[in-house]
Amino acid sequence: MTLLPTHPNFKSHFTELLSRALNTFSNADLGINIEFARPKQASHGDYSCNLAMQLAKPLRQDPRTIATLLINAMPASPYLEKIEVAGAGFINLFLTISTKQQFPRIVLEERKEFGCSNFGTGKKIQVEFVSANPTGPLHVGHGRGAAFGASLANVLAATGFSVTREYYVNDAGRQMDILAVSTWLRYLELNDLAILFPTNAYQGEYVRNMAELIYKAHGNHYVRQHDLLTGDIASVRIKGEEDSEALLDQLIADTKNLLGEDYTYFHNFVLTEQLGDCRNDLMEFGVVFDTWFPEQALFEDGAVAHVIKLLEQKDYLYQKDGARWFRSSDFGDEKDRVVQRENGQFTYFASDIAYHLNKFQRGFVRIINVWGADHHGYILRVKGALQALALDSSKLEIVLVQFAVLYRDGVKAPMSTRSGEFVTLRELRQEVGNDAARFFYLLRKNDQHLDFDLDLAKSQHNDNPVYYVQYAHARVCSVLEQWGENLSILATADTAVLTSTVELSLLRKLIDYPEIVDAAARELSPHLITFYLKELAGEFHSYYNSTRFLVPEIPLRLARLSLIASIRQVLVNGLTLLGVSAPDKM
RNA sequence: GCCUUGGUAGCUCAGUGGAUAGAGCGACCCCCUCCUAAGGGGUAGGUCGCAAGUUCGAUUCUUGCCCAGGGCGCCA
Repeated sequence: MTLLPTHPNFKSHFTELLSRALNTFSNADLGINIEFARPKQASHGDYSCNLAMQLAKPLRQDPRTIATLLINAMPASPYLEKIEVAGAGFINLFLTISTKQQFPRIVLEERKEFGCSNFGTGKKIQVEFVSANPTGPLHVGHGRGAAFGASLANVLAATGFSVTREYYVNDAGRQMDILAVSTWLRYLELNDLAILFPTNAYQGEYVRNMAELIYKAHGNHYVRQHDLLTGDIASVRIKGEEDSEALLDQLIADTKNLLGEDYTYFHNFVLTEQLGDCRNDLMEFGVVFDTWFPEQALFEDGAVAHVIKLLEQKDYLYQKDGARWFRSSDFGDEKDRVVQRENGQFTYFASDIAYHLNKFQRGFVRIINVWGADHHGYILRVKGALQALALDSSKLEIVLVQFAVLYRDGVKAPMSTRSGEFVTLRELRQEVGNDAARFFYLLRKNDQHLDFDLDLAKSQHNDNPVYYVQYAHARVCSVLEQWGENLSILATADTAVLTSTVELSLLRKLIDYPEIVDAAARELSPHLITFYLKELAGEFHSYYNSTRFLVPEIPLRLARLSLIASIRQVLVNGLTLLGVSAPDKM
């Protein structure tokens, strides 16, 4: 038996063998990718390759003949029991049983490292996600971005990338001004001043709470009397003002004038308050960032002005209707986009360009933005701006996450930001728990709409997938505790007695895990981990019911315990990537 | 109208250029003297939206059509 020093990468190993076989063909260089699949059916082997069928046409030969030639030309592998030609010309590879039986040991030796790889070769990569405006509590849509981004970053880190997790803080724009003004208006209310409160200002209860904090700390210090905001003129302005957004802009300008220096206090107060709340919320959710990148910095250090100047010099900007436009239609966008408004203010797009230039300057090899699906119209303009700056826009990968819709008692939960009527992430976490929330968010592909079933997430039944997986872990813990001996001897257990169908299937499942992590990283699809864990837990539960572990025969007992201990390790590793806990008892 | 994502079992959804298309739930029938029944086993259930094309081979890729969700601002 060949003792495996560590977990071999079977796919690359076999690719190497087959490509050497292929090279013995005189006309071998056909640019065909050698790929291995894992057949669904055990009788089709552990790995399957369709190379011969792909070669059939260019070589003008029968695929089964080519397959036979390839097999004969393949160097021997210590891992292989046999190689077969099957079906229309598949090359099916069968691992030796002893190779498979070494996996419990490998898992127990590598522990947390099992499933990790050096696929990323330490390349600097950035994952930017959530990046919600700090203008109110995070809602369940942000929660999905948070769960997805955090797990994606974990997966990329596990596969050898040097990952920076970043949150871009929109602390400079108009929305922050609206929040500051909204808070000031609520503050005036607390001082018994009759004022207008525009319908498109922030309506949420948290705005009143902030106003109250300021009122308690500073009394009427920030009260300003002005007929712009009270009495007849205010109502006239509301009635007469058709464009409510323009009214808000005016209100912001008025407030800045009235408060002068004190406006900064309001702005900073609401920013600090909301950002702190957001940070806590995410931290409790198990989502942490390496960098919180403030938009304000891009204005303060002149990066925005600089990038606008660059684009200007390259003739990608022009004036129209008093505003300044970027020629994004030159890059496939359906129309040009404003970078500087008529009132002189830069749009978010302007600072976004500066921000992305900054990302490139920081030397990331790959830049991944996780955006809500509603931003998909932004992709072309941002990439266009990068191209205009002569940067390689393919370094920027944008992953869109669709919205999540909550269902309670089979009925859609209301979701309207404008009215302030929405379920916050914090409420969701309190209702279903962090684990269920993290797991449920990754129950669907990112580009799929997610129906989040609150009742299911809360239920403690076998149909709740998060409990199903965690329960498998708890069951292993329980068995090992009853066994009560030192776990370290399991790594050296003789597993040659693991030969039943379910045991072989479980061994194969262990072998799958690193390939699943690898695929999740390549495809930026952490949900693959979720599906894998459900399957692994399912096979384990089946094993548990069919087979007794604590049997009298010691070698058999140790072998089975070794297997379930390694399953436990893989469950822990996978759950860790998802940010879900693995409780010992349930 | 344009962009985008979907349409796979009664429901919710995986999956894949290949071999007999999978899982969970629901339905029906079983399994605790036994390591946690928050579990397991079994039965039934399919024109992979429709049509053409590419291919040795298409549920998968292309195009068209039908249906559904989402997005299309000098908002972010």
